[in-house]
Amino acid sequence: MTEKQKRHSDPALAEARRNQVLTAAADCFRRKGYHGAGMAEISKTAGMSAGHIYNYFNSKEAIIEAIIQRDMEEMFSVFQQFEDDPGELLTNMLDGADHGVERHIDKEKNALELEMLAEAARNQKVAFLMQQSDTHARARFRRLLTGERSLVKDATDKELDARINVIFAMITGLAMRRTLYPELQKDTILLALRPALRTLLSPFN
Amino acid sequence: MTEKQKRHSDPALAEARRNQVLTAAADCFRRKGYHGAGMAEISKTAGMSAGHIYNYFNSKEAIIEAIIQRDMEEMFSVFQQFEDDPGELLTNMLDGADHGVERHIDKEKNALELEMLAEAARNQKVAFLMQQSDTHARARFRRLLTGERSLVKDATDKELDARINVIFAMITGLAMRRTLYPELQKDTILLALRPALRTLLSPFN
Amino acid sequence: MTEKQKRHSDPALAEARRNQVLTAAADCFRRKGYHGAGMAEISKTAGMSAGHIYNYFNSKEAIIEAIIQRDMEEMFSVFQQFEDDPGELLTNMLDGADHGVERHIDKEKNALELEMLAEAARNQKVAFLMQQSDTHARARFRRLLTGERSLVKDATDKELDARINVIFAMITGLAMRRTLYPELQKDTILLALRPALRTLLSPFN
Amino acid sequence: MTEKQKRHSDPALAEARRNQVLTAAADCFRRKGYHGAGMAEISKTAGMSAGHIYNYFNSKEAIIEAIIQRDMEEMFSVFQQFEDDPGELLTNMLDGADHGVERHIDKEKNALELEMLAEAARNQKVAFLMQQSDTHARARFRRLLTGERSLVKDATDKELDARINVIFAMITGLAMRRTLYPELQKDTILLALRPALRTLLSPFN
DNA sequence: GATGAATGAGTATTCATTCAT
DNA sequence: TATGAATGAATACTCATTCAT
Repeated sequence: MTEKQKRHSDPALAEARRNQVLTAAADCFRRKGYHGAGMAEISKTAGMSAGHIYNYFNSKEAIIEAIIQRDMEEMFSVFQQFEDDPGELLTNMLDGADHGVERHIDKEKNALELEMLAEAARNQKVAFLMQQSDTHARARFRRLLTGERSLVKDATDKELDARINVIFAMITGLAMRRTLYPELQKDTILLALRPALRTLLSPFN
Repeated sequence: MTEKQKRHSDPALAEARRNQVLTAAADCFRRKGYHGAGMAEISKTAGMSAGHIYNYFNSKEAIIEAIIQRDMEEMFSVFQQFEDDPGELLTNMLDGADHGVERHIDKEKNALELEMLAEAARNQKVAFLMQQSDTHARARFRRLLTGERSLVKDATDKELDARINVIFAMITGLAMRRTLYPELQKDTILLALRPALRTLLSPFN
Repeated sequence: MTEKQKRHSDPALAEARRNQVLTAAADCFRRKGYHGAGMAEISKTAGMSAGHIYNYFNSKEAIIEAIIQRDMEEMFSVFQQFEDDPGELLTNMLDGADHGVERHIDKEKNALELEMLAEAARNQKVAFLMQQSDTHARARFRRLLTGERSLVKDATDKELDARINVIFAMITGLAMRRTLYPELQKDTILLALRPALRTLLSPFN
Repeated sequence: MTEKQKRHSDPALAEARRNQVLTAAADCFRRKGYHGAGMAEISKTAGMSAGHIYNYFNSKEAIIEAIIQRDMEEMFSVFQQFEDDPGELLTNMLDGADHGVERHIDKEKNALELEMLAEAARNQKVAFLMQQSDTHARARFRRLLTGERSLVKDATDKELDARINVIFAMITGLAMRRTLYPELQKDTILLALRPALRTLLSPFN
C-alpha cells in the first residue's frame, strides 16, 4: 500500500535499469502471460539479478503497472498514423486499414493486451491506468474526427463519442478474432471492415 | 492423457454437484482470475471440500474447460433470439440491438470472458474449446444471414464470413469498452452501432 | 492404538470377506507397493466398497499386518517340501535347489517381501510379526537338520543356528539378486549354490 | 526430461549444501522410509528451508538417486579392503569376514539399503542406478577372483559369475537376518559363514 | 451388511520477496 | 550497485478414513 521509493544516486542509470526491466518483463509477459512468467525468467531476460529488480520496483505487480503506463498509449493509438497525413480522413483510414489490421491481428501482442485487460477487471490500479490511456487515445482520435479533413466534424459530442467507441470496439474486437478463429484472413476482414468504417466516418444520412 | 471419469451412483446428485462447482468456480475466476482463484476458495464457495471437487473434475483446468463448454455457446448466441423472429433480419437486429448491448455490457460477465480469452492465449485446450464454440456461433449466425429474411442472403461465402467476423468483433469489442471507459452509456453506443450494423447487414453499394 | 474389533453377526462370512481383502491387497501391494497401492484400488480388486473394508480392518496398516500373519510363514518355508521327502536331506535339497531357486527368483513376489522387510525396519509391529514367522521357519528347518536323514544331526545348537541362518541368508539374498542383476540365470546360480549348500549341510571337516 | 541444473556461484558452498541435504535425507529415509519422510522433515533435518532444497535437487526422487550414487558403491565394496592386501585371497577373506560381518550387520544402514531396494522394485531409474553400482561391484570382485592370489583364477566366466553372485547374495542376505532375527550374534554367523566362503573361493573338487 | 459421498490433513513443488555480502 | 542464497507461504492435488443412508 505505502509507496516507498528507493533513492538512486545516479538517476540516469536507474532510469536505464528500469527500462531494461520493463522491456524484459513485457517480453516475458507477452510470451508466458503475467502469471506464467516468473521473476527468475524476467531477471535473466533483463540481464540482472532477481533481487536487484526490487531496487527499482516494489513488486511484480508494480512492473506490470509500469509497463501499462509506458506502453498502453501506443497500444490504443492505432490512429496515430493519420494525424499528420494530408487528405481526407476517410480515404486515409480506408487506405490504412489494410496495414492497421495487419498490425493488430498479431497474436503475441494481443496476448499481453488481453492479460492486461483481464487484470484490469479486478485490479483497480491497473484499471485506472488503462482507462487513462484509453481516455487519452479517445481524445486524440476525437481531434482527428473534428479536424478539417473529417466528414463528421460537425457531429455532436455524443455522436462523436459513439463513433469513436464503436470504432475502437471494432479494432479491439478484431484483435481478438484471431484467438477464436485463427484461420481468418486479413483480406476477408477488410471486405466488411471498409464499408463499416466508411459508415462510421461519414454523416449518418 | 486418459480421460478416466469417476462413476457416480446417483447421476442427478452428481450433476447438481458439478454445477455447484462450476457456478462457484465461475464466480471465483471472475473475481480473482483463473490463476488468482485457488481451489480452497472455490471449494469454500461451492460449499464442499476441496478434495471432493476432484470426484467431479480431474483438475482445475477441467473446471475452466467445463465452464467454457457450459457458458461459451450462450455467450455467442446473442443472435439466437432472431432465429424464430419473423420479419426482416435487419429490422429485427436493429430493434434488438438495444437489448443486446445492455446484456453484453455487463462488467461481471465480461470479466470471466476476458479471463477465458487470456487463458486461451496460453492454453491450447482452452483455446480449442473456445474456437469450437465460436465456430458454432458463426455457423448459426451465418444461417441467419442466408435466411429468407436477410438482405445479404446472396453474398459470397467470403463476404459473409467478413460480415460475420466484423459484427462479432464489434460485439466482443463493445463488451470490453466498459472496462476501459466505464462511463460509456448504452444509448450513446447505439447512436453509432445501429448505422454500422445496417451497413453490415445490407448489400455493399 | 486401541484395538477395537467389530462384531460380526455371521463370522464365517466375515472371515471370507477378510480373506477377500487380504488377497486383493497382497496382489495390489505386489504390483504397486504398499504406498503405491491405494485403498480405492484394493477395494475394487476385492470387489467391495472402500468403506466396507473398514468393517474388517481398522486401517491400511492393519491390512499389511494381517497379510504378513497369513503369508509370511509360507514365504520362509522354502524347505517345507523336504519335510516328508524320504532320502538323504542333502541329496533332496541339492535336487530341489533347481526348483527352489526358480520359485524364489520371481521378481513380483520379492517386491512384496522387500516392501515388508523395509516396513519392518521402522514398524515395530510388522517387525515383530515377521520375526515370529522367521522363528517358526527356523524351528522347522532345524527339525530337518536334526532329523534322521541329516548329515549334521549331531551338530551343536549354535552350529545349527549358524548353518540355518547362513542358508536362509543365501536364499533371501538370491531373491534380491534379480533386482540388482536381472540378467542372472538360474543355472548360473546353481553352479555355485550347490557346492555352498553341500558345505552347509555336511559336517565341517 | 531436460536436466536443467541451477548455476551456483560458489561451487564449494553448493557442494556442502548438497551433502547437507543428502545426509539429512538418508537419515530421514532410514527412519521413515522414502515415502514416509516428507520434504518438510528432510528440510528441518538439513537445517534449511524446503524450498531451498530445490536449488540443489530437482525433486525428491533426485535426492534418493543422489544418495544411491553416493552410498551405493561403498555399500557393495565390502571387498575393497582385500584389493591391496598381500597373501592368499581365501585367507584374507576368512580373516576379514569377522570385520565384514560386523560392518554389514548394522541395522540402521540396512534399513536404508532395504528402502532403496524396495524403491528399485517400483522405480525404473532407481533400479538402474543400483544395477549400475552392482555391476561395478561385481566387476571389482571378479578382478579379485581372477587375481594372482586367488585359488579360482582359472574358473570359467560363468562359474565366476556364479561364485560372485552367491557370495553377494549371502552378504546381502546376512544383512537382512538382523531384521528378522535380532538376537543373532556375529560369532554364530561366522561358524557357518567361513566354511561356506571357503567353498565358494576354492575350486569345486 | 454394504455403499460411496464427503472430508481434511497431508504431499511435493513453486515463486515472489528479502537480505547479508 | 549488484548478487544469489535463502525463505516461507501458497499451490493443486491425493488418499486413508468416516458416516449417513
